Amino acid sequence: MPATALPATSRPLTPRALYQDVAERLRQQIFNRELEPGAWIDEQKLALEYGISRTPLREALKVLAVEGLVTMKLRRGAYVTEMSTTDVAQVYHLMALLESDAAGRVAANATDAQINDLQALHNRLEKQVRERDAFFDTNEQFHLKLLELAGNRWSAQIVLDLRKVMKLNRHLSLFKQGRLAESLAEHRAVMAAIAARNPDEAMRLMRAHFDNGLAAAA
Amino acid sequence: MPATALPATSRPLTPRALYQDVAERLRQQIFNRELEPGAWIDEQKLALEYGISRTPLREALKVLAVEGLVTMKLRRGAYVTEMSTTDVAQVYHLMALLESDAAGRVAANATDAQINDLQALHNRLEKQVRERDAFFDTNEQFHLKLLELAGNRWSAQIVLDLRKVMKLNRHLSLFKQGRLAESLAEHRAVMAAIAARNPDEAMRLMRAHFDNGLAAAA
DNA sequence: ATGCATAATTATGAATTCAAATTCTGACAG
DNA sequence: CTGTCAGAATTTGAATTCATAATTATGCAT
Repeated sequence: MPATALPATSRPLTPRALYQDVAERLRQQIFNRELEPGAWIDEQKLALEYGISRTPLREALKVLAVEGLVTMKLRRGAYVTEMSTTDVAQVYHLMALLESDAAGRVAANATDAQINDLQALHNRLEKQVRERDAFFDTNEQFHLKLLELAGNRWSAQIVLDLRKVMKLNRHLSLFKQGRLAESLAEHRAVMAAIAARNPDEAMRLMRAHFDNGLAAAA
Repeated sequence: MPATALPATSRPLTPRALYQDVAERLRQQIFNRELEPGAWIDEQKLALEYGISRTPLREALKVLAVEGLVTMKLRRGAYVTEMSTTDVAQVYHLMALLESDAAGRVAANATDAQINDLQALHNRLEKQVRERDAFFDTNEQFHLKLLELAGNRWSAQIVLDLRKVMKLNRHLSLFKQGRLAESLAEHRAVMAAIAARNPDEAMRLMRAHFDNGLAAAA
């Protein structure tokens, strides 16, 4: 039976390790507040709920611990991390630093085609001021795209992690009434500076964007 | 080497979780080139060598994977991460960004006592130009102290991780002949700017310090 | 009742066992 | 000689079992 024989390099039955899927599922539960900050994570219950053993769950918890989403206490298990207002301010500051740097680099080095991609994302954002969830989603895509175009994978990974941690925080500034429109205006300015190939201005405006976000969150 | 051999009579029987000790031991083996970049990590052999089961070892490997020191391949195990020259440049850039920001903040906000602490570390550095290992160690302490004084624990943690990853790289710029003296001179300038409470200058000099380090490493 | 000591229960941490996939070996056909 | 295919050995991934620390519950004396 010659049976078609896919190349040996074809993708495995399980595209990724179980502990990674579990980690992602845990993140979503945390973001959705099904697991609240400060809450104890019951390993047995969750393993049962997920239909898996405790082993991959525990591995996933260790991953989230390094990311900062959960905190491990010795002989006491895992707890969803609680972000203090100090933490929020510190993370905002970091994101401002990293993303303004990225904005500057994109303004200086990106190809026209890349900037067009970014512009397309921004244009979509312009049309979504009324739909909060869609706006939120596209906003995130824009920022991640910017990081990608900046071309520093370490930086991109860090911002990705920081954005995850930020979602722990209930009062995300974007949820504030009226902040959405302001945020959009700031975005527009940043985008314009990038399109105009003005790195200094792009950096300055991106930093201001985050400073305003922090002010609205506090 | 600093296996933190607390006396057995000291408080907790297990000061920290086994997987964390194993993670630290793994890091040291990687830094010491006992596990070389690109090399496959034999779980069974290492577990036997450490006198533990594979379970805590695997948990430790996942931690190092998130830190970036090892790379997990599905159904193929863990490999010590190989840093490309691009990676080195990107990480340098990030450290320059984060540490120059820290230098600026310390210059602006630290207390006199804190700046004295920093100065003390720098003074020790001045006396250690001839002993490369000691210099290297004190240098690291100085940078970590600076981060601590800057007061952003997220930033400090990130730089800590980045510094770990940097140790994967064989040709650390500080090892270059003559670079030690240059590095010290740059340190001296940064320290002076901080002591003079000049944030802008401190930031500029710290950035230059890293740019020079990158140039020497390339 | 209250406080303390001690036993029972529960949950975590680690080892062991089991399943499944990859690699290795070698024979055999072309 | 080369390449492919079958089967054995090895190794990862996950479940299960075991040990121990922590928590709760219980009992006894004051």
